[in-house]
Amino acid sequence: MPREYQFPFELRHLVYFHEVARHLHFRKAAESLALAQPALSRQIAQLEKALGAPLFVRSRRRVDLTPAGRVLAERVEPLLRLLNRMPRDVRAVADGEVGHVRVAFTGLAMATVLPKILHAFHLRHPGIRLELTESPTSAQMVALQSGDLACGFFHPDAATVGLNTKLLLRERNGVLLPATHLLAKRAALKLLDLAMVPLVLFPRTHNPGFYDRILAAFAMVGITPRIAEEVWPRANAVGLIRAGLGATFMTPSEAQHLPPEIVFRRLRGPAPESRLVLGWRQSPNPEPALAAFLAVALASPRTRD
Amino acid sequence: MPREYQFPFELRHLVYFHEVARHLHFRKAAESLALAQPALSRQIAQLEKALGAPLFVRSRRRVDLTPAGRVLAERVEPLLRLLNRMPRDVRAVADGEVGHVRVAFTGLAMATVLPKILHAFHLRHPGIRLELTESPTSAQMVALQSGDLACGFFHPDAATVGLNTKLLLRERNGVLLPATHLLAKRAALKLLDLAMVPLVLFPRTHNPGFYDRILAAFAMVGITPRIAEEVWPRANAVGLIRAGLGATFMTPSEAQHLPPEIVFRRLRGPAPESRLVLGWRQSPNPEPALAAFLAVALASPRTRD
DNA sequence: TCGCTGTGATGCCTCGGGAGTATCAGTTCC
DNA sequence: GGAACTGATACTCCCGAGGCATCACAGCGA
Repeated sequence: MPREYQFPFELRHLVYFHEVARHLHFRKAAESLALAQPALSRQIAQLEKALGAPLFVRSRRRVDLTPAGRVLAERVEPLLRLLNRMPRDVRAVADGEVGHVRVAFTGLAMATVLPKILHAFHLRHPGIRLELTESPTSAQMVALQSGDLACGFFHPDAATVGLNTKLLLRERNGVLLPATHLLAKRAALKLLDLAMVPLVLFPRTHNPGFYDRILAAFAMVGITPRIAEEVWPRANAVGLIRAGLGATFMTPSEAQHLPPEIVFRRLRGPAPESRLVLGWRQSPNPEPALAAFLAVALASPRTRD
Repeated sequence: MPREYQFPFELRHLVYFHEVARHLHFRKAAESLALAQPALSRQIAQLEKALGAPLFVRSRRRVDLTPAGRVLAERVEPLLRLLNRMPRDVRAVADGEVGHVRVAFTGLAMATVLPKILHAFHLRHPGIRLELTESPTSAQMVALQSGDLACGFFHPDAATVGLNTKLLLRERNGVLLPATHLLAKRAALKLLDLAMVPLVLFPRTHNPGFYDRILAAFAMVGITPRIAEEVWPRANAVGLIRAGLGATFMTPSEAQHLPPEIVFRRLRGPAPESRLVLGWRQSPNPEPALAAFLAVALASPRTRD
């Protein structure tokens, strides 16, 4: 593969040219460049030779740009401005002042820790853009492994090899019912009460660990639940319950701000437990922007139940 | 005035960086740059030091960009493309392949030589943009002297010091009359016939020489014309004649495509003569685009009367 | 386990070329 | 016509980019 770019001049030539074009005066330009005038003259001559076109009209007493020189000046000006910003911008990325981080989350995270973290993070790092996507646990695993994702808030029931994780909270699930349901009259329920109630769950593939633990909890009390629908994101289950399709599990945090036709009931005795972890890829060279996000996310006070 | 730009790196560094970023392999990049690998390593190290941030992660067996490196790569890529085009574009301007020329003209030019010249010119030099403005002779003089104008088609009755001029055509003026006018019945007129006819001329300041020669022509036959209106551009005189305001002088070329209410009559004997010249500033370094325009304009076959 | 191969980094040397000083050559102005 | 400018040229010096040889280290295979 041959080299892609080759230039008959150097940055120096452009800077010198720009300075002469600004002053239209070799000596003054040389002085402002802290350079001897002959050196400047020679560099400009080199540039003209390299471009194959005269850039200045030297009439002993006056220097003027040629049309070619004017075109070059117009192009060089923005170029130098871009180059001028470059070191600062690169440094800013290296120092983690700007950048962007892809973050995935589940509904539980958004209902609990995530808003506080986002608030604190944007205060501390206004230059870092977050790319937030609600995504099921299993998809987060894949994306984290492949590097598509920098970090994720998910349920820790999947394989987390090669990942750092930190448990953020654990919450017992309660039950969401239509307010008109018979069971809605009770203040608290037991799993056994749900034996004949159609359940709205989520596709098993999206979080097999949690799914299986729900079934295990039922098995512990000797029943096999009837699963009516599977929906994702889980917040959509609310709509189905409202339509009278059955009941679903949800943590108290997620069950805030329910429509009046739906009620939340605690579970006594065995109950599925939701755990929320923050996970990110182990790396010897963490991206500065990710490091900044993790620092804030891990420092935020835990929301416990 | 201090220097405006200073860079801690050279173009070379960016090209080398771009090549390493492309290959993610120092040896291959060095080879493609026709460079020894140590030299490349050192230049990259210099760039990293200059920017104050590592750009590559070197893990013995694999080279990867850091986030800062990725940002730099994104910025360097378009920059190098711009730089790559620059020499060609500057050359094109210097060679007169592209550019732009400000050209002024009077109504007579547009009625005669200009359309042909423009057609031939755009065929020959599609890259050169012309900026065409109808402008009175006196204004063209000022603009040519100040450099605001590259060349102009005008009437040569003004001072043309410092200008090159070339006579393009001379035409005797005839008379434009309302078709209902008494004089319109004759096939040809004499100046003397116009003694009592109100005339539509143009502001004297716009072309004092021609204006005075019209008056001189009248003086030769012993009359002082009555000047009713002065209007510019002269083509607008047609509207005034049509409204019955009087008569005006015009060359046969300009008097094409008249509305039916207006007639053109030749003048016998003494008559004002319009001359059209092409003028441009004398310069030891003619703009290539202007030179190209002049070459076409001067080569075009003269329209004689 | 011990080379073998292939990676990028380091040390040392060479030489091209950028920069400085002195000077020239031509304008412009008094 | 000379004084005071301008930018270009001649010569020299020396910094640093680049080459060569080598090092240090990571995989890989026998």
